[in-house]
Amino acid sequence: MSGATQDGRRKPGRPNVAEETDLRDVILDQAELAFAESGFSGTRTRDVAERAKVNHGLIRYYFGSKDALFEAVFRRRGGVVSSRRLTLLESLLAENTAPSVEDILHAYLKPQWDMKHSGPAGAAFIRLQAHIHAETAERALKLRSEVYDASLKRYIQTLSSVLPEIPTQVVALRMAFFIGSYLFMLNDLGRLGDLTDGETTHLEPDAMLHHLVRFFAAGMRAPVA
Amino acid sequence: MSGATQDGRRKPGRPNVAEETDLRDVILDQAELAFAESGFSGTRTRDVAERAKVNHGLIRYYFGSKDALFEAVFRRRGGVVSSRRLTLLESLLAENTAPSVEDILHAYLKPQWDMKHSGPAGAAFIRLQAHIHAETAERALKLRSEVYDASLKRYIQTLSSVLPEIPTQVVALRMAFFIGSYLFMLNDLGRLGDLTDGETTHLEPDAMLHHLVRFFAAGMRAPVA
DNA sequence: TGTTTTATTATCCATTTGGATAATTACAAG
DNA sequence: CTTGTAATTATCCAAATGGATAATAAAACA
Repeated sequence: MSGATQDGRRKPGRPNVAEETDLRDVILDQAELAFAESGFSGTRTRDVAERAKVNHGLIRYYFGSKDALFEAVFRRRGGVVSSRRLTLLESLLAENTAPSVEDILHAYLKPQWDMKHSGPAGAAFIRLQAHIHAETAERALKLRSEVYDASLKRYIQTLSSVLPEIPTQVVALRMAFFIGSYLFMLNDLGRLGDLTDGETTHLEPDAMLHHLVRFFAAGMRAPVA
Repeated sequence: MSGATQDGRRKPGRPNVAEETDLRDVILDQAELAFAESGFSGTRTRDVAERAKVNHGLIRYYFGSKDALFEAVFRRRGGVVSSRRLTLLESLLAENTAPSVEDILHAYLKPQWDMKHSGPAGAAFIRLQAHIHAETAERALKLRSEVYDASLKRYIQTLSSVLPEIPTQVVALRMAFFIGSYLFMLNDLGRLGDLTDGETTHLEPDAMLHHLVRFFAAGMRAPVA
């Protein structure tokens, strides 16, 4: 790091061209971890700055405010997840006009699943979503809808078409059950294997994914009384 | 209110015997609402005091700290829910040694369901739980287990006995799916009816409960591959 | 080469926050 | 009647917090 003084601190002023890392991204990464651990209000911008090893004024320079920082964090990955979801669904439909419920749910989960297992930042993003999911603040709700509603709608349509006996309203409701569940699950897997009194057989990540899919596919197909 | 001065403020000093309301409970009620809205770190003890119309020092007097206040809030209702759950399960088993999966899940949900519809404070408690469910802080996890693990274990055993083909480990996992989902659902019902492009048929609370039960009962019964 | 822009740290500031202590008043006990 | 105890408000305090401004240095541009 060419811009660093002997004690690891950067000098003020424009960094050397040789400076390789983009601090804006470093801040986003660290903010993601921090928000995931502590939620929005539990996170202090100063902590983020410290983790990212930048002056805390730099956050304001790049993002303007703590609120804006959070949005940036959320949109960055949310956008990726949402568009990958759509892509997977389209390619599924290209192969087969009536895919199975299992395939559809699997496609929905896969992007976040992969992200979760792609490293600490990806895993953090899921925890972050669980937090935002528990929030009632208008800001949070708008953000969620904005990022996810489009792909969710598409999934509901598709499911509805392969489950003609189930009213679309009910499919939508069940999809909401599904989402609530997978967010919380991905969030605290492992911390709840020990409720059976038996030996804690460790579940492979992939096995878990299939458990989820099988369980919710059965629920989706349940006759509506 | 005999202890109040003309502007509605109480005097310092021990209140009149005639003072009817127990301020400790008023604080708990208001804290519950505040924590539900804003989560733990988003809530300021001063806000709680203001809502309860007491001096904010009184919170410390009764509870000692913000942490302790939160625990008190959680235990108060958590204890009720947990024990009502156990009671319902026992009476179910008294009637019939092999109740249906639907009955078991219904019994699990009923206490919180009733609480939710018992007034704003009850509804707040569910939101509060959704928050705590999203937290990873050791404190929160311990509290959750402490209050809920006993009844949860009992439900898992019972379900396992009426679903002999499903390994207990899997029942436990599915129960976790179920819990994640219902917390979230109860939390923001109504804010997600509008994803179907159709007219927003409003769901009766009871209809919702049955949707949940039917859906998850089907999931519980899904063959394990 | 000189000047403007850009990215970065340094410093400062007002407000909020949780908590501590002191003052006050009603009731209880002797 | 006096002394103590319990419940309540008033005030105070230090630390944390988000944000604003100033200083600085490299790069880009003229």
